[in-house]
Amino acid sequence: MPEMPEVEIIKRYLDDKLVGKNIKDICIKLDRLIKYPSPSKFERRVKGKTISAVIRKGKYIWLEIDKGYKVIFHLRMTGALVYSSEGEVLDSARIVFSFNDSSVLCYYDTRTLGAVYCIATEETGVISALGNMGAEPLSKEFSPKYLANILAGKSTKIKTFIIKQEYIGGVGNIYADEALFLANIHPLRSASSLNSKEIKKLHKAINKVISEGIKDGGTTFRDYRNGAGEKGRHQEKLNVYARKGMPCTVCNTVIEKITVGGRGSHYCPRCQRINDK
DNA sequence: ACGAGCACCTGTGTGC
DNA sequence: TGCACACAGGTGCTCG
Repeated sequence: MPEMPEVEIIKRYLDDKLVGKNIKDICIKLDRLIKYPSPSKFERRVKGKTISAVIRKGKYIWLEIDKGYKVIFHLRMTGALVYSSEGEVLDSARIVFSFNDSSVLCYYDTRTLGAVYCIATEETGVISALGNMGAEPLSKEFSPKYLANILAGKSTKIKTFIIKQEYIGGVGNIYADEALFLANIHPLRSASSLNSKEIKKLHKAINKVISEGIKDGGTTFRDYRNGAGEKGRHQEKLNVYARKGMPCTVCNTVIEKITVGGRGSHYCPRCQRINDK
């Protein structure tokens, strides 16, 4: 579900609430969400530890705990991390972390596609996608030059390219469609076909949609909730995503939806012409 | 090396 | 109303 802006919002909230808390107990209601190590080992590693920081990288978010362990979450499509100072736990909670002061952190996940790990310092290879992640939008490393370098020679369609985490960390389907709209680039263009002007425009557009997404508290299309269980507001500002059949906010042309790399892709056929040069 | 297709899941909206 | 089907903020696998 969440892309980088949504995970960042959760991270900021949880960092404020969880640092210094001791994990008194853990209740795993769905074993298969624990990808590493086994659920019983996971429990042994986590129980009794104190949280020193909450970190995000791309769409991953984790708790730093004692002895160099990290409790890492990937929320996939419908995962949510909700903190409650009152100790509120809904029936739908999949994993519950209880703290020494009776507050709780619940992991919710309707579709149960998420992934949870407890990784020791030396076990970095367990999640290869974390190590192979490309530069993140808004980072210093993510420059127009970086983008130009990784686009060069790639025949992949630009839409597919943007959401590949090994190239750009954190961008998902919504923000990719929105960035391509702002940059006036058709999603089916090949990555290597972009000229330097378009690359600069796309770089700027990606940074813009991601930073505005964060500013608006994320995009709630259906399931996304922040660390307090509330919706985001950025869905009100989307130009193309989920707007099939509606008028373009710039030119009034009807927004179209096609499938690119297996993902629904929304664009304005006038603002994003395939032959634009 | 890359893309297509599918698998993993549940819930919701649509059309008949 | 009910049923079948398509589709959903993601990723990782197999296969050609």
